Amino acid sequence: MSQIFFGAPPRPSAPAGANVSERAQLPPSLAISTVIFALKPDPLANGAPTLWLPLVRRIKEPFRGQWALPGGPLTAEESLEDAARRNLLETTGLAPAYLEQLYAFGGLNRSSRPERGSQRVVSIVYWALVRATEAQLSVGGEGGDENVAWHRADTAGAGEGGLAFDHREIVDYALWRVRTKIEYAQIAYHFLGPTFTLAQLREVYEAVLGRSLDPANFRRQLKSAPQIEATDEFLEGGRHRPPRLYRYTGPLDATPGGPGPGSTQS
Amino acid sequence: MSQIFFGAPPRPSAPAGANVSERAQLPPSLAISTVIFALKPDPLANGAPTLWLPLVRRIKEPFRGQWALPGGPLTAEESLEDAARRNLLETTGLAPAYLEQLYAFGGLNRSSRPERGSQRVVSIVYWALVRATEAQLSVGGEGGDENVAWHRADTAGAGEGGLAFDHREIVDYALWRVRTKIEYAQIAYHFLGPTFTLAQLREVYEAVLGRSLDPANFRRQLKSAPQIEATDEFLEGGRHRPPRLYRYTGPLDATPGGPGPGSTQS
DNA sequence: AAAATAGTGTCTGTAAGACAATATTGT
DNA sequence: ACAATATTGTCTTACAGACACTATTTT
Repeated sequence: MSQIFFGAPPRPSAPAGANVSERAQLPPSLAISTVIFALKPDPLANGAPTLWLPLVRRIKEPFRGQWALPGGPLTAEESLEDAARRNLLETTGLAPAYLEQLYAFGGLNRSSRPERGSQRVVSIVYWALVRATEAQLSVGGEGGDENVAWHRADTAGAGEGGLAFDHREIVDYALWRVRTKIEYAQIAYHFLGPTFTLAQLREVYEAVLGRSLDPANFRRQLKSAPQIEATDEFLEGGRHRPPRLYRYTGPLDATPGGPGPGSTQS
Repeated sequence: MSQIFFGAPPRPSAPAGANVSERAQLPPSLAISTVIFALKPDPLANGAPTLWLPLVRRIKEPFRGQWALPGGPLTAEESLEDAARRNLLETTGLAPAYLEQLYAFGGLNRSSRPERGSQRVVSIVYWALVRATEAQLSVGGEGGDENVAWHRADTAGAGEGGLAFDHREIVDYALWRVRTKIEYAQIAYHFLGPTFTLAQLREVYEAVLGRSLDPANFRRQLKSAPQIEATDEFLEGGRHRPPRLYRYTGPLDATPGGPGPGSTQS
């Protein structure tokens, strides 16, 4: 919550060229990065699911050895979103169902260790949601690349000198975005399979929002939504009364290709 | 907390997909554009205020002679927001109190008249709010540049072959953004001076939202907000009972310079 | 039977919208 | 006095949140 002024807005008072360091005068280059969220059971949270994301260990300076968001340069013949998808697939093997632009980061001091003569990079960052099942298959398993690993979204990099570049700030912003967006848009279903129990759906909301929700009120709200459809099936194998399985039949807010970021519910 | 589930705001339809032509293999270049909104009395709307924005007539191909958003290239030594501010000042003389990143547009077919060998451009678009008083002084007056002029935001370019590039789509998205954001963030005050009557504030909401609001209920809602403070003054000179002037004392959701949870609910 | 989770019913406080009623000014 | 706007009050409805209560399964 940045809150500000009324009469006199604080402005970054730097007219162009005011404080010119000697840096390459090359035009800024463009890169794409992606914050990929999945819900995974967290041993530290008593087995309750929390938000995780895959990170890539840097093998070059700057920030060599530290963890960074997957990403890469934008090539000449692909759209921003295609570039995000391609980088995602190449570095993590994931093909998310939900992908949306997050923000364009272009500050002058994005690398807190600016290298002499290094070119300035503007990063257009996307965020994505994947199911835990997909997440398991692609990264971190036996055959996985040890330079790609899942981390808890809220604590990644802590105790290891932080994440590379300004990626901690980016992840925090993406967390804020998924938490606020889940309250008004249909994105929770991207974490789940085609059918689910109301308890599972509630678990998604609780994990993302970070607070517990009243099961009775949660159920009542969903029942008032015509897009939630009860199936004839029940989830067997539990330790107690088997819960009914539901299906989401509404529009899935899939991958807002461009400006209407997202979610619409017709 | 408000309703969790359904009820997302309507969004503009998604943009068209890409259509690759053979184009130069140069890396995409970066540009900044800005959608600047001001409320101006509209003769076509019976004198009621509507949203207007300054546009620049293109003097070069492509789209020569058509109207476009003010903007320009990003130089090596300025942040994205600084570049938006600078371009704004140079082309329109405006220094907006509110400035926020809108979206990064990077589709392959952004110029619907792709020139052979032209370099692909990724535009990072900002949107801004200015007061009508500022707006009057800088553009379109006697000494104004005739290649810069105010247009109604919702109809600009209609009947003139449309706006240049994909700028109509961009303006529509910016319109959607200001209309949805005014409902939960304190941005209306950026259209007004330090004091205002409740009728003036209501007029702002009505103009942006495009519907009329009940004066009594509007007043009651604002009175429940501690950030609205009554002054001892009244607006004299009206034709009837003089209304009291109020002041907004709360945080002004201004210029989320970076990504941070820059805007908040109230 | 007990435990545990699934699922229903009810009450309360808050807030929005419709709209009647009163207040205060200029003409 | 009258017109026009400002300002207050009242009623209704919707809904979120708290929470008691019932239902159905496993152990």
